[in-house]
Amino acid sequence: MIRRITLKEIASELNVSISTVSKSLKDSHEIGEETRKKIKAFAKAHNYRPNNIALSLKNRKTKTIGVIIPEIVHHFFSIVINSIEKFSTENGYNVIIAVSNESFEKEVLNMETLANGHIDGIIMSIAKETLKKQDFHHIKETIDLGIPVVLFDRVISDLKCDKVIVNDKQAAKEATQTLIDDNRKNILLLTSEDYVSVGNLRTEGYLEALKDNDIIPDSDLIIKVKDKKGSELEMSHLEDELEKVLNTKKVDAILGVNEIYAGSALKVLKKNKISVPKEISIISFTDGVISRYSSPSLSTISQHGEIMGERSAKLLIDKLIGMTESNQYKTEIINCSLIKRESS
Amino acid sequence: MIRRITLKEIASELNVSISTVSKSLKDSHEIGEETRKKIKAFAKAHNYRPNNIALSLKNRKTKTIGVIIPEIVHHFFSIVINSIEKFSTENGYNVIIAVSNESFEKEVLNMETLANGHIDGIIMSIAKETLKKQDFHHIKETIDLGIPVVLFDRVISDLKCDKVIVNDKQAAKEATQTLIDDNRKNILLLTSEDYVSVGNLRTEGYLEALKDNDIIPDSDLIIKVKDKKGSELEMSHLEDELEKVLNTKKVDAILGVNEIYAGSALKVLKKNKISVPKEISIISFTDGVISRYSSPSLSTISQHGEIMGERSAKLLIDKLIGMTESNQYKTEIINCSLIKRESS
DNA sequence: TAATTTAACTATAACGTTGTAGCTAACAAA
DNA sequence: TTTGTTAGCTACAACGTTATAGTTAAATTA
Repeated sequence: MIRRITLKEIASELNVSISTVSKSLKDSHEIGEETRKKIKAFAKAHNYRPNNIALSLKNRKTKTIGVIIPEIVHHFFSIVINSIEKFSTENGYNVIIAVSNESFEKEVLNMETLANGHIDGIIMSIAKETLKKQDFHHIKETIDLGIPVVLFDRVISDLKCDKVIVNDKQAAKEATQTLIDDNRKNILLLTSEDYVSVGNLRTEGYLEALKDNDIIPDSDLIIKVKDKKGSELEMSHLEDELEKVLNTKKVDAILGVNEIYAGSALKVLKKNKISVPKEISIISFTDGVISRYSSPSLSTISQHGEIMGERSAKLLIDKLIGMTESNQYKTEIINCSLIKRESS
Repeated sequence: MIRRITLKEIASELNVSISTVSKSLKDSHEIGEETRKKIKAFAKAHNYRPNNIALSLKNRKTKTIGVIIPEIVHHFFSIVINSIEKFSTENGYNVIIAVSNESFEKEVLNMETLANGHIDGIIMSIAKETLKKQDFHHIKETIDLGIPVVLFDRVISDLKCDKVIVNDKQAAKEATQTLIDDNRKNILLLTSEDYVSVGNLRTEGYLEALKDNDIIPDSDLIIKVKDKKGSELEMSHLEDELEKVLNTKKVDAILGVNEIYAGSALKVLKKNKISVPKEISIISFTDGVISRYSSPSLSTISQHGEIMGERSAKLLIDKLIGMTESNQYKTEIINCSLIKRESS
């Protein structure tokens, strides 16, 4: 085991001062060429690397970004993380991951730890429980501490930070319109509970499309999937509700606000021997692996997680390096796009 | 914007020395009770938090673990990360993520950055390209630097570090046996190229099972899927090869070394109107979301990513806190289990 | 020759902590 | 009175770095 060599050690080995070593390695012209060369050669031979922690302490910068997401085992979020990681690394930043598990308490804890620790800024998507509680003090406090925050996807509007969102409402509206154009008038909506901003916007878009086409919305055709700890329970609730509706109402299309809902719906339809897309067509949000590998494969609305991640990282890094004013906040809107597959 | 208050500032506000403040906050009995109380109250009122970077510098510990994985948008790896994150957080460690993207160069770079930076230890799964090259100097160097490393899943044996693996060979053997017991004798194997240790072990298990049952392996029934940048290409290669075999050979079962291979195979079978599991039954490794939402749902061998992540984190943290000898290395083997679903 | 400039280096402080050693006044013991 | 002890505090060094402000000795200028 070889401990990393320090400037001090190099200095004492070569009988010069620490400053001389530091300056030589930075190629300062204050130091004579001969000495500089000698020191650089010695440092290279001993594989000198500056201690980043010491640098962090000195510069009050850690070159690290904290990311808080509700879940990591989730196609959309893992795409976003991947993209944040990629962009950040390319720009000399590390990425620390924290997972809130959709819990308010955990999110607050994560925030505390990060804000206290080795990060320069935070990128986050808010936990469901936090959205439900409408308690954002932890985010406000972090911002007050001078730590820039970027929110993505699940966002709330009145915080002083940059935001990256998707045009959820418009996309849901267009998807619904696509279904209507295909002569499907009895469109069932699988959505989340009201407090999830994203689900809410998508519901709005759905309703607007109906209105534009003079279709009176039927509340029985809107299933709000109950949030349960553990997705198994959640899905069985969805399946029960859906079967109930299918037995009592005419349904010729389904719009799901995410692919898990749509995938589960597909299972129910299959079980009931309803053909897709002949009898019922399906469009869902989240262009993940379920959509691609189910059969029929699902038409989806892609939220372009890669772009989201990159934009979020860019907004944050621009602020960190002082490229953008620290008291001006942008909201970037990313356009979804409909990917047509077999289910519609 | 309120900058975080430091010991120095508290000291000068209250006209005491920095030491007094530090000791008071640690409830040292060297300091009189009155002073202590006053200082603690003041610190609390100003929401004092110790600067973790300064502590890291002083203690030569960052309380952060680095994780290097080949891919993040991947069910198995995201499960492992989730579990590492969970266990680490519970034990007071943060997690930094780096993604190698299966590239040797990126892995070396990641390793350099992490080893140089804010981490106490590393958990990693080796990139395919690295396995192919058989160049592990970066891992050795990191270990030589006194940074403990834990390898999981994709492991190589002759490194001085802890390892967590799955009994791949045994699991593949058992899965194959299950298929044979079901009277399937013409089992096609979808595996990766030879240098991927995991795929290799699974292939061995498959071959052993055949041997035990006096079935002569047919090399035409072993498809080694070519690694291509971008999974689209990879899958089209798989699909072409598979169709070729189906047209020329009798096949009554398929064993896939991961669920993407199995999922793609299922698509091909469907396209060719071959019924699953009646004509061909399928078992695959990796118990992910594809297996669950495909139809028929796929029987899979779960590698228990959660347990893997937890064990890896535990091994590392035990070493970091000095619970286990730093020069003794364990290899933990996790038993896979077969989850029976509709495809077999 | 004396004054000034320059080259080549060194010393010091600071980033925020903590642990060890040191200091002072008050009190107790001899 | 002298010595010793203790309570309650402070000073200092160190972790590894860098920027600023010195300090020399040699070279240049007047």
